[in-house]
Amino acid sequence: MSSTPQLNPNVSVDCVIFGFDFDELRVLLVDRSIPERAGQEAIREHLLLPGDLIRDDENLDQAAQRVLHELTGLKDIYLEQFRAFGAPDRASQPKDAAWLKAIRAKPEARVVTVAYYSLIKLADLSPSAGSAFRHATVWYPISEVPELGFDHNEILGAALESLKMKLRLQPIGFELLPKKFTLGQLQKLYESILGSAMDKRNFRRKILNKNILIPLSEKQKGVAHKPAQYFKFDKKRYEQLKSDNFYFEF
Amino acid sequence: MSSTPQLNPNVSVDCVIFGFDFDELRVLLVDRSIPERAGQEAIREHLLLPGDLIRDDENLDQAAQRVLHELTGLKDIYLEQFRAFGAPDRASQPKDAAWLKAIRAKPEARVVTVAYYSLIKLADLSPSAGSAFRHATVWYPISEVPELGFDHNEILGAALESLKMKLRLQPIGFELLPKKFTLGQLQKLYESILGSAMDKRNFRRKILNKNILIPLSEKQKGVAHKPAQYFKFDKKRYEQLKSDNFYFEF
DNA sequence: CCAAAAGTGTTGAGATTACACCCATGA
DNA sequence: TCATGGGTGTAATCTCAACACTTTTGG
Repeated sequence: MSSTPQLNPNVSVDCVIFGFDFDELRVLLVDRSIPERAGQEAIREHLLLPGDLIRDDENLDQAAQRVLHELTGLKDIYLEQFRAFGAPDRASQPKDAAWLKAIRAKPEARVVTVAYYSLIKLADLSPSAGSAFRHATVWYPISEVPELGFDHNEILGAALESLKMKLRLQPIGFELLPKKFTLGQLQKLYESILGSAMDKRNFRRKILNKNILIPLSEKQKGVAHKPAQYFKFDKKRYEQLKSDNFYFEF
Repeated sequence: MSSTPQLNPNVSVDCVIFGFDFDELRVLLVDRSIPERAGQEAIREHLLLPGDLIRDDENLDQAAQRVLHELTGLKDIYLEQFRAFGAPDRASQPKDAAWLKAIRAKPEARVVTVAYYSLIKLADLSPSAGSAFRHATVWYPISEVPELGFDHNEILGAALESLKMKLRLQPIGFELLPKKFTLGQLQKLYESILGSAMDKRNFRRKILNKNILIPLSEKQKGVAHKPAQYFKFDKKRYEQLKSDNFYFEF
């Protein structure tokens, strides 16, 4: 778990996990503060994206899965690689350098990081937060993310851009969304990622005309308004359209 | 030039340079065969994308520019990073392993590569081929690319997908195209990358309505048909549209 | 009965497709 | 004069944006 002999000193992965609770978009951060020890000063409030060095026996996707699991408890999440970051001075801030010195076998090594993002439904996870998440993880609204270590603010910004782009071109779903959802919830998801309000009727028409949603017989319960129809994605139809070189252009 | 002390053993860059001569799409490959020497067998027909290890004092973009220049003579090309490749067995083929042994200080090191692509106008370069290009470089029609070393066929395929995607969403131009061109040439570019024929009148209307092309007073000369108007891109207008979060959706 | 979100159609504007002929040039 | 690609318009269809009211439920 800590430093294994197989860690590659020069390549890491970082994961930008967006969480959506049908209200606002958040991102999962890990507080990797280091307590005072052996005469070394403590390193406080060292907020980072979940990430770490890769191992030489795993590929990049596997590394991202492993690291995410180790640091947050999240498992078998669909992760999309979007870019590598490799400025030579990525870790030149004193606080970052001290942190590396405390946890890395070769703290001076130049590290190139390969970044991934994902989007998960917060509501799915909050109930089991105690078991699923380490206590050092925090969900921050993306508009309130503080200063992070290394170049992680830059990575976060780039991830958000990639997510927007993906949302425009593909119905985010199978990999990224819960199994069932209402059209209102789906619309809120689009609105909070793209950052703009949409017309309800036009949104419904547009998304339904793509024929990739299947209405379920189930309806919402316990809401103080007309209960909404649940839908799920039609994975087969989606794959078919995708292989026909079809773009969605939302 | 050969092996400097600053080369990072674990991270490389590879460049997929597409060339378009207004006829078909080609890709620039480098023959990195190694002649027989000191009892070692020669390594023949080792065709690769231009690529090499990065140095610890440069960022990824700089590394891509440097490596491309060293291997092909191409300089100051716009390069777009599109993905990292890091399968642990990327270099497990005997031929690839032998090649690494011949040229690398640490031939066994696991290497993650960050891949870039670009598109340039072949016609611009062919005349000066002797000076601009090393003799070991070859332009292959993408439909006829042979087996390459490492995972370079996979990288090439992924680069083509990214290029298609970019072409649909943005008017490839400022960075990727020559200064002046005719609409017929531009249409051929779109057709050969996207792989489908388009209607001439509709293509013109669509691209002209975006208001990102400026007609030049200059016309084609020496062609055995009505000479075509030359155009150039309106960079200012394009940047403005881009900053307004505008997508082109071709 | 009130609040809150679900659900539903129409119209006008603009974009997209399909389609055919004449023009300017070099050989 | 012929071959080659350049250049042009229109009609039919489709897509998109704007817009307001009724319904169902829980409290």
